[in-house]
Amino acid sequence: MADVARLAGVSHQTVSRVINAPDGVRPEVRQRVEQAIKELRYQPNAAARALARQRTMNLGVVSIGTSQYGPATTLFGIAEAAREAGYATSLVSLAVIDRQHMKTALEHLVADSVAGIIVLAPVATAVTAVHGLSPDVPLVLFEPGVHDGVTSVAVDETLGARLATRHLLELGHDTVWHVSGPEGWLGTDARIRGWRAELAAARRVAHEVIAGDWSADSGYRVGQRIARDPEITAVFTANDQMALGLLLALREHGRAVNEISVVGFDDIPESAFYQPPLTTVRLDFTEVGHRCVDRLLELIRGEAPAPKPPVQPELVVRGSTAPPAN
Amino acid sequence: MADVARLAGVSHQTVSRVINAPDGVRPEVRQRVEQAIKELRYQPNAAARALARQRTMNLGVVSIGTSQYGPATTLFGIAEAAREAGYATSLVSLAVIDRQHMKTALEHLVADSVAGIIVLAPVATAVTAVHGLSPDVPLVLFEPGVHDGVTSVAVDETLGARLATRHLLELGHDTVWHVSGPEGWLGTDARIRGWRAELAAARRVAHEVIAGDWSADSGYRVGQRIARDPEITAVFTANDQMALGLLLALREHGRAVNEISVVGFDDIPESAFYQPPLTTVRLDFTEVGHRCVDRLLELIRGEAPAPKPPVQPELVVRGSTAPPAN
DNA sequence: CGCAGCAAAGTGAGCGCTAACATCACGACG
DNA sequence: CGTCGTGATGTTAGCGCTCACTTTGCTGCG
Repeated sequence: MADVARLAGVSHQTVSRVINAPDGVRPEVRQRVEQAIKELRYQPNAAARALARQRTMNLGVVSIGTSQYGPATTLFGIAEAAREAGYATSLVSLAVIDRQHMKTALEHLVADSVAGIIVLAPVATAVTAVHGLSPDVPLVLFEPGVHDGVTSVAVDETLGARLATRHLLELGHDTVWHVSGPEGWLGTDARIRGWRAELAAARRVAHEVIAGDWSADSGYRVGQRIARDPEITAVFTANDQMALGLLLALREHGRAVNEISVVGFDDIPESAFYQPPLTTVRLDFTEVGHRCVDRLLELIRGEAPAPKPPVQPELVVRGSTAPPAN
Repeated sequence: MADVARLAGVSHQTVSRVINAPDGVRPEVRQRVEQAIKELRYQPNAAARALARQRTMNLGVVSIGTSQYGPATTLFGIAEAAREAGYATSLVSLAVIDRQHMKTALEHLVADSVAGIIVLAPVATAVTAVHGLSPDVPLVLFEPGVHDGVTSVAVDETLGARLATRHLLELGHDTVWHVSGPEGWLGTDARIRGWRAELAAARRVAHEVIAGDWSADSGYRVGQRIARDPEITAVFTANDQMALGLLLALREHGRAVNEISVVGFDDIPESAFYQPPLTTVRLDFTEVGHRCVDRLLELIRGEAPAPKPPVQPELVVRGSTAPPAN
C-alpha cells in the first residue's frame, strides 16, 4: 500500500479511501491512485484489513457433513450468493452435531472473525445447540418448516407435504401412508405435519408413520413390507431416494404403479428417470442458499429484517402416481 | 492476550509460546498460563496471527459449482480432513471455468492469504488455467486419470474404465459401447482411454463414443437410440446417472437386462436401487478429498512429496449385467 | 480584505499477534 | 571461584491496514 501511495504521490490513507470510500477523493487523484494500483498489481491484505476493522469479508457456514443433495446444493447456492456480494465462504462440515461440536465450530468461525454465520444443519440438535450458544455474530439458521424466524430461512415443507398428500387423495386414494425421514431432522417433522394436516382436512385415517433414514436402502426395506400389504395404495416418502428404494421393492414384488402410487420429495435431478418417473415435490435449494445469504447480509448491515415468505415448493406430477386400481 | 499474560503473571510472549511452541516453557508456568486462558476464555485472534505470520490456517478450495455427487463428496472430504489438521476451508465455487474466472478465484484466495489451494474442477480448462497462473501458494489439483503429478491427486479412472469393460467382455459380450461424459472433463477422457485400452487388449472393435453430458436425461436420449440397435449388447456409461436414464429408455423399449448389459461409474449411493441394481465402478471421493489435503499439507510444510499411488477404483457387480442373450 | 466553513489530504496510533533479539538465572567446568 | 553456556522469560518492533484526528487549501460572504 505504501508503494502505491508513493507511486501515486499521495498518502497511504488516500489509497485506503480510494479502495473503501465511494467519495471524498478528487476524481483526478482517484484516477492516479487507481492507475498505480493496477500498475503495481496491488491487492489489499485481507488479514490486515480484518485486524484493523475487527471483521472480515467472510461468511461462515456450518454444514452437516453429508453429501446429500439438499445441503450440498444449498451450500453451492450460498457460495455463489456470497461471492456475488463480495464475501468469501468459510466451510465447517460437521459429522456429528451435538452441542459440543456445534460450539467448537462456531468458535472456530468467530475466531476467524467471520462477518456472519449460516447454519446449514436442519436437525433439532443443531437448532437447540445454536440457541444455547448465540455467539455475538449475526447468524442465520436454515429451518425447514419454521415460519416465524427473523433469523432463519425456511422452506414451506409442510405445504410441500400437503401438496403431495393432496395429489394422492385427489387421485382417489382412500388415504396416504407416509415414510418419514430419520428422527431429529426438522424436515422430517415438517413433512409429517403437512401430511397429517392434509389427511385431517380431508377427514382421512392417518396411519402410523413408517420411519426411514433418507437412504434408498431404508426405502427398499420399507417397500418390502408395504408390497405385501394389500391395504396400501398410496405412499408419500419424505425424499426421492427412499422413493427409489421403495419403487424397486414394489417392482420386485410385482406390484405396479396402478396398484401403489408413490410421491417423493426434493425433486433431485435423477427422479425424472426413475422407473416409473417419480411424482415429487420440487424444492429450490439454490434459492434457499441465496436467501440465507440475503438475510445474513441484512443482519450484518443492521437493517430491519423484512420477514420474507418461505420458499415455495411445487408439485411435479410424473408417472409414479395413478388413481387406485379398483 | 495481554489479559491472560497479566493473570498468569507472565509476558504476552510466554502466552504466545504456550499456544504455539511445544516446549521452551517450564511446565509449571505453562500450566499457570493454560489455567488463565481457560479462565478468561481466551481465543487467539486469527486475523492478527495471520498478519504477523504472513500465512493463515486456511485452505482454499476452488470447486466447480455443480452439486454433482463427485465434487460435492470430495469437498466434504476436504473440509473434514482440513479440520482434523486444524485448518479451515475457504470455498470458492465457479459456475464458469475459464482462465479469467479461475484467475479471479485464485487471487481472492491468495488475498485471503490461504496457506494452500485445492482446485476441485476436473476439467481441462481449469487445468490449463491453473498452469498458466501458478500463484505463489502451494496448490493441489484433482486430476482424474493423471498419474505423474506430484502436485496433483488422481483417481485411476482409466483402470476403473478397464475394469468395467473387462467385466462386460468376460461375460461374453463381443464388444462394449461407451457413453461418455461431456467434452472437456478429465474424467471423460480417462474413461474413454480405459475403455479403448481394454477393448484393444482383447482385440475387439471399438465403436465410436456416444457423447452424453453426465445427466440422466442425456443417458435417456442415448438409450432411445441404443434400444433400437439390435447389435448393441453391452454399454459402459461414464457415470451412474446416465446409466439410470439409459436403463429407463431400455425398459420403455422393452429391452431387458439379458439383452443389453449396462455398467455405470461412481457408485453413487442410489445406484444399488436402480432397476435393475446397477453394476458400477466404485470411486472413493471422500478418500480423494483426504488425499488432496494430505498432499497439500506436505507441500505447505515443504516436505519431499512422496508420490502416492492413485486412488483405486473397484468394480461392484450387481444386476444390470448378464451374459449376452444368444 | 479577512475569516469562517468545508472538502480533500495527511498524520499518528493501534488492531493482536509473532519474530528476533536481549536479558536473566543457574549450573558446570577449568 | 570466575566465566561461559544454556534454557527460560521479557522486550521491542513490526505485519498492513483503518480510525480518529489534524492540517491544508479553497471558496464565498460580510
